Parts: sequence; C-alpha cells; structure tokens
Amino acid sequence: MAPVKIPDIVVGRLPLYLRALEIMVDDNREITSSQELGDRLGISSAQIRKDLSQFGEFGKQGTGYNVSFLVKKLKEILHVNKTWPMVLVGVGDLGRAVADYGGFTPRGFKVETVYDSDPQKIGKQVGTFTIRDASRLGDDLAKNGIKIVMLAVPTASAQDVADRVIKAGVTAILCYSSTSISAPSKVHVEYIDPVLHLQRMTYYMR
Amino acid sequence: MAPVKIPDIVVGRLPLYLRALEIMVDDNREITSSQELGDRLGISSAQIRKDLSQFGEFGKQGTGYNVSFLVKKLKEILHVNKTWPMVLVGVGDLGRAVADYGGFTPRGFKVETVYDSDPQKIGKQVGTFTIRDASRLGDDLAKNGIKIVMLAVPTASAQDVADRVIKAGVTAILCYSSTSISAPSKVHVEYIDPVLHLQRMTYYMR
DNA sequence: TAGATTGTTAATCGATTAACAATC
DNA sequence: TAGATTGTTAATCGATTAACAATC
Repeated sequence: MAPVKIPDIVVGRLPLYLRALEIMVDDNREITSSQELGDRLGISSAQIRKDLSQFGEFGKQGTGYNVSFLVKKLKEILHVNKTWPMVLVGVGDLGRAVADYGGFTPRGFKVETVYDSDPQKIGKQVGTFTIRDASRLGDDLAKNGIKIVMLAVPTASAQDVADRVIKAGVTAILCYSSTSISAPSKVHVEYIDPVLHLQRMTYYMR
Repeated sequence: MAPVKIPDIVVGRLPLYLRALEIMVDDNREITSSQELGDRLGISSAQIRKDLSQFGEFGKQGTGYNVSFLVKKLKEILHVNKTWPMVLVGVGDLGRAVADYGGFTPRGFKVETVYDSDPQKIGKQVGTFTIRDASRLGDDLAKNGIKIVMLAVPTASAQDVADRVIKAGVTAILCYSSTSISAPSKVHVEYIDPVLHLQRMTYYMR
C-alpha cells in the first residue's frame, strides 16, 4: 500500500490555512468551520474539507474544527513544529531586508548567518549579523547541516551560487533573484519576484 | 463573438516567459524555441506554444520565435509597454527594501511615493523618498490616478488600509502583509509571503 | 529537398465542486 | 430531537500533453 501522493497544489494551500488559523488563535477563536475559513481565504469550503481530509479527520460533524488543534496538526504536517535554521546569501538592499525580517522566527524559521562575496561587505554588520565570506558557504553549510538557503544575489550569479549550495547538501532554495534556476529534482526551489505579481495584475488593467 | 476568456493560470505564466526572454535579450540571443524556453523554465514546450497561441501567431515553423519580437508582444499583452506609477504604504524594514528595490523600473513599474502613519516617520527620508502621512492617501491616489498600491503594513492594519485605497480608486494591490484581505472582484490582489514558500518546501523535508 | 518547429486538435489527466449520508 | 457541519463520493470542469499536419 503505497502512501497516497498528495498533490503539490494541495500542499501549497496548507500554509495558507495555517496562516489564517494562527490569526484566529490570536483572536482567541476556539472553533472554526470550513465555511468560515474558506470565506476568509476565498476558497470553497468543499476544497478545504477535501484538502484536510487527505491527512486525517480533524473536524467534528456539526461543530467544525478546533482551531489550536488544527494549527498543531498542520504544523506537524508541514514540519514546522521545530525551527529550521537558514542562511542568506547576498546582502544588497533586498538581502538586508530579508535578514532583518521579523516574520520568520514566529513561523518556524531562523536566519543563522548571512553571506556576501563583496570584500567591501565581508566582516561588516547587518542588524545582528556579521557578514561572512561567501566562499566559506560550502564548508559552513555542510558543517552546520543547513538545508535551507535564501538567495538574494544578482541575477547573473544566482545559478552559480545555487550549484554551490546544492553541492553542500542544501535541499531547499528560496530565490529572490529574478531568474529561474535549474536544480536536481530532489532540491526544492521556490521563487519570489514581485514584478511577476504586478505584471499578472496589469494584464487585466487598461 | 465574445472574446475568448484567457485562463488566469495562463496569464500567470506570461510574466515568467517575459522574464526569461529578457535575459535572452541581454545575452544577445535573436531566436529561441518553445523547447529551449521550456527547458529553462521547467515547463513543457507544448504548454508554451499553447499559451502563446492564445494571443496570436508569434513564431515561424521550422525556426522558432524571434526573441525581441516576442518580448515586445508580451509587453503589449501584459500592458507593461508603459510604466505604471505605484505607491507604497508602510515603511518598516520590509517597506524600506521595497522602496529601494531597483528591479521595478526596468520592468514597467515605478514607486512614486511612500506613506506611513507613524508620526515619528512622516517627513523623514527613505532613499529618495520623503515619507508622507498615510492619512493623505485617499486624496493623493485619486488626484494622481494611481491604480497600484503595495502594502507593507502590519498584518492587523492591512485590511483597513486596503479598504481605504480601494475607495480611492486603486484596482491592484500587492500585499506583503502576512494575511489575506478581502476586496471587490474588480480589484486584483496578489500576495508575497516568503514563509508560505518555505513551509511548502519543508513539507517535503525531514 | 530534408530538417526543424510551430499552431492546433483530441485524448488524457487532474482538480474542483456539488451533494449528501454520517454523526456530533 | 433538530440543526449544523464534517468527510467522501461521483460528476463536472478545466488544464496539460501527445501527436501531427502545416510550413518555414
């Protein structure tokens, strides 16, 4: 009995559910329903029930879902019931903001170290971090067992840096550079490019 | 004859094609094929041909696509053959980086003004911008005909600010706050939340 | 002409939704 | 019990892919 393969698109919605539920926790909500959650997220209640049911029976007929219980379950499923150490490569304007971003820690992630290859920057402080030489990435990553890297390097060097961190055992890359990178299928790559979102919207605008 | 409705999912891929093609322009590539483009993006060549053919016949059998011609066409389709003025609301660490980000201008967007509601910040400089009082948003947006707003405000005030800018005629919101906002269907909302991407990846990791 | 690649069709595949029995 | 909401099935809907004629 092969464990049923959960579709990627379902996995992609779970963090959205978790985020909405954590806001409900902050608001001291104890119970919610697929209907309410769906209304908040613009997703049908049927889809939410179907997605969740892939992982277990978390609700009660007639009542709904216990918010903190569902939060706990989703954190387990997404493996964010622990904190993942990450490193950041590239400390330009964007990298600086990523390093300072306060939103990682409460949600399961922590920036451990930041790197740059510019000799002018190496050794300087960025927030609480001392910028390390990017040429040390290989050794450091392997030694500290880091699995997640965020890239905020110039477009032209993104692939090169990606190749190097992958060689050092990294299996997840969050790429802020405006380019696609190629990686073996065992390595997960996600992208953040605000312009892609903007252009998607202007398509519909005059 | 109703103009055929292009699926949202197709529209969402066009900016990706445009981005890859612009990199090819920089590399002085004159011609490409759906095969090559697909390889770079991890998308099947059939899908690329099908997507593009929704908008016209841009290629030549046996040859492929002229890169700069296709760039020109995609810019027209996405309405980024002009520059869209935008404003940014919220100048914390994240907002500061968004304001300084150099990637908007070459790709069809420009930050015109930045706003915050913190009296401590109003009047201060951020890069080349003087922070304006967020209470002026309503008047300013309407007067300058701004249609696009980027939100980098605290989660708790995102909905409130969104409501106000929508009232002032804004039809596109790029939301960096970690929450979903509700808006009339004529208003386009896109989200950027790095943690959602990270959690999507850790699902697959031990 | 031979080789290559588009644009498009039809088939396949997968995701969403509607509906409802089960049950709290 | 009556009302509400889940979990799940089957039907619908939509997206992707394989294949190939057209043609450069």
